[in-house]
Amino acid sequence: MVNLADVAHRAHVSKMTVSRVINHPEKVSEEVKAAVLSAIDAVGYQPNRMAQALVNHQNYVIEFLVLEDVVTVEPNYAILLLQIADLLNQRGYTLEISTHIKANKRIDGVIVSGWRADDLPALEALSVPVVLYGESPLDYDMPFVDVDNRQGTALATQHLIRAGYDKIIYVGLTVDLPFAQERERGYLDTMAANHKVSRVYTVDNHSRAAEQLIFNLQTHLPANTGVVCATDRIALGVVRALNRQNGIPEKYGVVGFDGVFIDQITSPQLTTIRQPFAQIAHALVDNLFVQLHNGELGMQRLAPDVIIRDTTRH
Amino acid sequence: MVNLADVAHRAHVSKMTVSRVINHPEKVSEEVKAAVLSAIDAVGYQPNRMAQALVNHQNYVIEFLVLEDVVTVEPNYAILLLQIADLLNQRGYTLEISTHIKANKRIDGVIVSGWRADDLPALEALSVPVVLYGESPLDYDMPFVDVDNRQGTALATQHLIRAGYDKIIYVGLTVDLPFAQERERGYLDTMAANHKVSRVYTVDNHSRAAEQLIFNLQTHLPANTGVVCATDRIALGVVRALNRQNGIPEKYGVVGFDGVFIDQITSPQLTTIRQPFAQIAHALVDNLFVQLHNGELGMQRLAPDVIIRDTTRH
DNA sequence: TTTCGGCGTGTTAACGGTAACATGTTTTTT
DNA sequence: AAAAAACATGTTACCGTTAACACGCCGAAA
Repeated sequence: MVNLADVAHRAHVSKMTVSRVINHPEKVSEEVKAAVLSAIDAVGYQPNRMAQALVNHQNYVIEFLVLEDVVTVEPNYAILLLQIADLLNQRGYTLEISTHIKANKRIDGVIVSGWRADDLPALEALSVPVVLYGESPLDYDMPFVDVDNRQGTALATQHLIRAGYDKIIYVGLTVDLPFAQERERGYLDTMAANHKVSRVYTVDNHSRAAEQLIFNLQTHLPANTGVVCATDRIALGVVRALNRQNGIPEKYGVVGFDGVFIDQITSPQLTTIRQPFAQIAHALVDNLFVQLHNGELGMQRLAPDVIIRDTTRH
Repeated sequence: MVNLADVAHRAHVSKMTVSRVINHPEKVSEEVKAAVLSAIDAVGYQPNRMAQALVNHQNYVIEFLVLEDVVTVEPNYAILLLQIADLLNQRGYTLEISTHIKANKRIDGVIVSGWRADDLPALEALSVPVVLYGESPLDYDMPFVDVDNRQGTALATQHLIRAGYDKIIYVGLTVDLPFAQERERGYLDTMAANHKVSRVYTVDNHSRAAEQLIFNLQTHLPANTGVVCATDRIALGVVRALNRQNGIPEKYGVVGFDGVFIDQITSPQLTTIRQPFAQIAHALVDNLFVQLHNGELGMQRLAPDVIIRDTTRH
């Protein structure tokens, strides 16, 4: 591998000048700069990150902490991971994936997903910048990035209203996490704003649980009912329960939430609120780098997309 | 962060002795070794990987190359990624995720998934060890790790035979990749060994395509037919098509292949051949490290598990 | 008793890069 | 025209670790 000295030799300057061309180009005269740049190009020089790390007291490693059980990990992590890794690589950083919080690691920052409330104290105590993926509770002011959950269910509810469904119910999650509360909120607010009566049920995040719920409920579900679901998993179960009578989308409308993978494999294809993963990945990485440069960037809620497919009338 | 000098000072020895205790313990006297170890423990010393990298001319970075389109990435990547990353971390390595082949990167090895035949020349030309995830074609002798695809469909076919299904068909993939050929082979060989007439259909790897195929085929599918599917996606479509008549598992049996995620969200729950991802991750990492130590380790085919659930009789 | 070999430990230099300072040259100021 | 300031480039030392070599000590061989 070529190093600074090789470039320096070829350009007839010292190592330091080459280093300056890269890091403080304004301090080098135009002619020398041009010569050095062409030498860099000619020999294909790439800085050695390890040497930089050593002298700069940095690690160029960002940790992605997955605190959820690996087995239950949602497929969307793969997409998020790939995007984040790519963005970090572009900035000369490397990704380290870990499944438990540990202080004193040689890392420069942490991106956390799948955390629960009781993980937050330990995360706050870390000596490096941290960004959460997912809305943090009000009593912690840790920076986070999330889809705008409230807006998401609001859009879902509005879509069902516009599509002419009469009664609209919400199937939410039994877990008491901020994002779940926000999603419920988006439904409730929209219903109130439209002077409609809201009705909330909750289930565990499994398609079978949702299927069972709807099965038990079916006598209470008149034709022309819309169902806003807190997740695609729930929506999948709801679709299965309602589709037995072939009532979708004419008799019943169903909208999911997340828009990764599950929505692709349902039949009929699921109308859903899609998380903008590319933007989320960008925001997570940007947020971390702003913190690394001593800035501050609090919470970021990103607008979701409505993907209208075949479980609702258009 | 504490460094060698801190430990050395505390143990009243030189930095070199501490380094030796870590890397060549047999060259240090027992008493000094004990003193150094307790000093290391007391100050919580962890070696600086960057400094080691610099002096050892290594990078301590392994690249995970995802050559498949990010959007179509299967959920199982998440699991595999997490496992691989954890294993690498344990060995002091970091994972770098990338989506395109590029020479001259500062990495020590590459794990590749989602490759196509025309990627292989470029991979072979890399100057660092490479392991493929997924069976490689015969004309390349690159090391690979994969589930034993042939054994997988053999087990699926045997299970259907034992469960008493009479006619057994195979729904395979239109793509002409080694793993797909192997899966077909496992079915064909088992049928031949049991003196049964085999019947192979192929579709694209989409549940809707499979659903359509079975729908078109239904007059040719007598009661008591078993279906071996090349993937869980296909199996999902087959189940949807056959379950309309509530014929599963009594009238029809269905077995999938992959056992990640999709099988969890089907109803009824899918009988499937599960890839042993934990072992695959281990094998991929081990294979790479054997190569890094100048060893050689060719192809590794790992035994799959049969997960019997509700789309077949037991 | 002197010499040699081995053992345990310390010293030096190097990996590739950068900050801080030193030096030499040009430009500005008075 | 001399002094000061600004600019461009080079020199030195250091980040944390390790290989290679140097050194001193002890026991075995002569």
